[in-house]
This record gives sequence, C-alpha cells and structure tokens, in this order.
Amino acid sequence: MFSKACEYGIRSLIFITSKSMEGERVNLTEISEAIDSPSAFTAKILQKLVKANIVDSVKGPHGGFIISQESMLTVNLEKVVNVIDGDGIYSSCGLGLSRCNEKKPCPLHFQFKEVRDDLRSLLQRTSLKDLTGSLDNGLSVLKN
Amino acid sequence: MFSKACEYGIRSLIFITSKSMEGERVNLTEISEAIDSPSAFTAKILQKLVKANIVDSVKGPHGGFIISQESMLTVNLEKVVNVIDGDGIYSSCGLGLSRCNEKKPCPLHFQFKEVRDDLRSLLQRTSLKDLTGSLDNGLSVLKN
DNA sequence: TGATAATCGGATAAATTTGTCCTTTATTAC
DNA sequence: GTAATAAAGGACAAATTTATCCGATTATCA
Repeated sequence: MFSKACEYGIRSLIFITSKSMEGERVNLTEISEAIDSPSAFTAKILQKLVKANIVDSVKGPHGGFIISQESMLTVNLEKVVNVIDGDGIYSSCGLGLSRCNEKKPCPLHFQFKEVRDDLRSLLQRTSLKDLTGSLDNGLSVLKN
Repeated sequence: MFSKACEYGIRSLIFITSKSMEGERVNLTEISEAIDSPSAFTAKILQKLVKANIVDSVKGPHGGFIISQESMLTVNLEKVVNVIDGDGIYSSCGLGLSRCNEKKPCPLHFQFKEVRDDLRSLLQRTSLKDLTGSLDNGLSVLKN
C-alpha cells in the first residue's frame, strides 16, 4: 500500500510526536531503535519531512527531532504520505491508466474511487497526535 | 496500490474476457496493443495466470488466450490480485509491522482495517465478467 | 511432413526502491 | 576555541520490480 519509506516515515513521526508531547527531542538512533528501521535510510526520510516543515531538527549535542504542538495537531497522514509517496495512492487509476476519470473511466473506476476516497478521508482526518494516544497507554506498538 | 504487473494482468484479463464472450481467442500481440503494455512482460504475467487456471492458453497458429464461461463468472479480482501481488494489500499492516493484529495493533490498525476490508470486499464481489460490460458498450476503456 | 504461428521459459538488462557509508556542517559543553 | 555530538547531504551498493531478448517447445494447417 504505502512504500517502505512511507511506513518508516509515519512510524518515526508517531514516535517523535509521542516524545515531543513531553518536550523531549529524540535523535536518529532512538528513533530507528523505537520503530525498528534501518537508521541511515530513516535519516533520509526525516530529511524530507524536515524540508516539508512537518518536523523540526536540531543539530549538535542533545539535538534531534521534535514536532511542535501545532504541527502534531494540524499535520495529518495525507500530508505525510503526500510528501513521501506523492498523491498517487488516492488520486491515480487502480488499473494504471494515465488519464482515468468519470468521462473516460477504466472498467473499475467508479467502484475503486469509493475505496480510494475512503482511504483519503481516513488519512485526512487522522492527525499525528491522534495516533499517539493508544501508543502512550500501551494499547498499540510501533515495532514487534 | 497494485503493482504494474497486476495492473497489466487485470487489464489483460478484462480484454480476454471481452473477446472470449464472443468465442474469440486473442494472442499476445493483440492483448498488449489493446491494453498498451510491454508485450514480453505481459507474457510473463499471463503465464502465471495460466498456471493459476484463471485463463487458458493454446499454442500454434490461431492460438492465444481464452477464458471459459465459467471462469469469467467465478474468478474475481481478489484471486487475480492474490496470484500476482499476493495477499499483502488486504492482509498486511499499513505501517509495515510484521505482526499487527487486534491484540498487538499498530496505531493505525483499526481505522486502516476498515478501508482494507472495503477494498477486499470490492475485489471479492467483482468478477471478470462484471468488468466487461462497460467496456463492450464503450463506456470504459483499457488504455488511453 | 514441413512450415508457420504461437506460448513457454531462461537469461539478462534497465529502472526504481531500499539501504549503507562517509564527509560536511551546525550546535553544545567544557 | 576546541572537542564531542548530531543532523545534512552526496556517493555508492543491494534488492526488487519492470522490461527485453532469444531459443525451445507445441499446435495447427497446407
């Protein structure tokens, strides 16, 4: 569904958000251990997210990544997915046609559009903060 | 969403089904032209679908691919996707955790499961024949 | 029975995604 | 200011997906 990069990106952000709520910055090592991801690869993804102003980074000792109170409320998964994977997953044709729309649909267009729209609205209405609740009280995990 | 291979596979099957309803076999060249796909790559995918008994193939002059009346009714997209891409798209974790379930869910598990289940049920209830109707009366296309 | 038309199957190549390594740059603490 | 620390960024490597090529095999028809 999502790329590996996107999966790592979302998991990173959830972890960072969880720590940021307590005012703590987390560094790359902590992140990649917490979410069980290859650290150098995760670093690349975080760079993208920093450039997209989703997360802030601080260099030097006690540096790391942090998300502002505002961002954790306003940034939703749609934006995150869009930054990493692009908008293909909720906008492009299920059968791979380059121009598929109501006027010239693929045979699956109308049925598929519903599922795609549902996915999009799920991603839209889910903020980073929404995802940390279950994590913090131990009802969900970021690795296994 | 689906791999390129899967997209080509589904489009191929829709085209073959459409022709098979008129008792016509179609060869690889006709298929890859009709759906605008690389023919050698499409051949590989069709091999898989032949082995999975979704489509029949006949070698030699006037050979080609054909789908039985029974198959076009009983084969649904879930089976096709499963043969080509595996069942990951409707069974595996949205955030990439290897073991994610109600007991040990990822933070997105329950919301994501709904969309995934909707996708699965769409694929389950859609047979190959279902997809040919709009194509035959020109209301949908397989390339553009 | 031979020529031909078609799929089958293996090897290989190109492109993309995933992942690593190393140097540079910025920050903090001493 | 200097050393230690952490992200940034570039180059490269591995793995996977996408795609091509070609010989082998099989079936049909004249």
